[in-house]
Amino acid sequence: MEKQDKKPKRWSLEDIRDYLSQHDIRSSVYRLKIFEYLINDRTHPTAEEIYKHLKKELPAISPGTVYNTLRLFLEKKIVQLVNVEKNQFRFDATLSWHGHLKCLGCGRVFDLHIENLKLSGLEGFEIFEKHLDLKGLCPECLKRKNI
Amino acid sequence: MEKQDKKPKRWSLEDIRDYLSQHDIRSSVYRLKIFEYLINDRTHPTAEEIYKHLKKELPAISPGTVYNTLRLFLEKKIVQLVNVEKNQFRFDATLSWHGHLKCLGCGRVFDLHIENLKLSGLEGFEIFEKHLDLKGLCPECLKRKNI
DNA sequence: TATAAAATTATATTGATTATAAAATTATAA
DNA sequence: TTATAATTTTATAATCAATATAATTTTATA
Repeated sequence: MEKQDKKPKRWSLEDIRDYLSQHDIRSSVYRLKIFEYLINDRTHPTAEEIYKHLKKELPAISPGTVYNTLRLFLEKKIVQLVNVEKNQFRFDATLSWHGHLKCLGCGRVFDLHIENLKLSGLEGFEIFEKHLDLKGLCPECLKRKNI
Repeated sequence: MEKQDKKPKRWSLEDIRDYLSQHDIRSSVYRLKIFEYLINDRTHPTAEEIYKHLKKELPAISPGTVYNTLRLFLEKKIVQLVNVEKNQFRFDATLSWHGHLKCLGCGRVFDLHIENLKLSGLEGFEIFEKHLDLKGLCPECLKRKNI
């Protein structure tokens, strides 16, 4: 799991506005807030989870906006899909190469640091995307299970 | 990509009948044929592709049977899901640890040999499943593209 | 301020998968 | 072999996340 204690940078709305602009995405309150949630909370949420989270603060938001925005972010390549779920999309605004582990107990998705990966037989192939996804139980759920 | 020239064993229907039986699965013509297609053809098909393939030989088969059977095979852990597709399940009857590459040109899914994978930060976690999935272009599609 | 362009909403649609109930098949015991 | 129960298969309906569409609202800019 990625170390959390080295205090990840928190993005301000201004940071995000600049970042979206650099990627040819016009800003709006919803777009800023959706990206802010993805980049600062890092829970790898589904579209539905983002919608529910933002609805508290912005009650007028509609699910369509969340879906549209996420699709736009994917097209512009500022978010990536997390494949731990079969029936739902999960999103990650961190683009560096890392893996994911979904805890089947609590449902949380953890980031994984990949120290080394060596594949063979890929000569002549061109690679665009790599996904490493695990399923298992986190230490807390394991402890809870064994009480 | 996995070497194909070392002639993978082809499973007979009797082999499969035994294998299903060992895993507490009663055999039927459909179950045998579905597993046979998965294990001998190794194209990592979707349920729909399996249905279309078998319908030629067994015209009475219904899609429900394919879905039911695949769900049963998953439960009994004799097939695994391939995560290269977001909207459709793909299935693999080869259970050894290997990755997959989906060619975005021709749609084929290739097996990958993983020489080495080292993750850190997983102390205290219990892992049940690992998936490594790439997207890219195969040599043939790259060549075709550059003509 | 007017006009065009873009974003958002509400709603309907899609499509793979799952659920359900009836019918067909298979297994087992008398 | 026959009767009965259990399982498998089929046909059909339901589910539900995601997408498409068209109307409305907001934003940009001349």
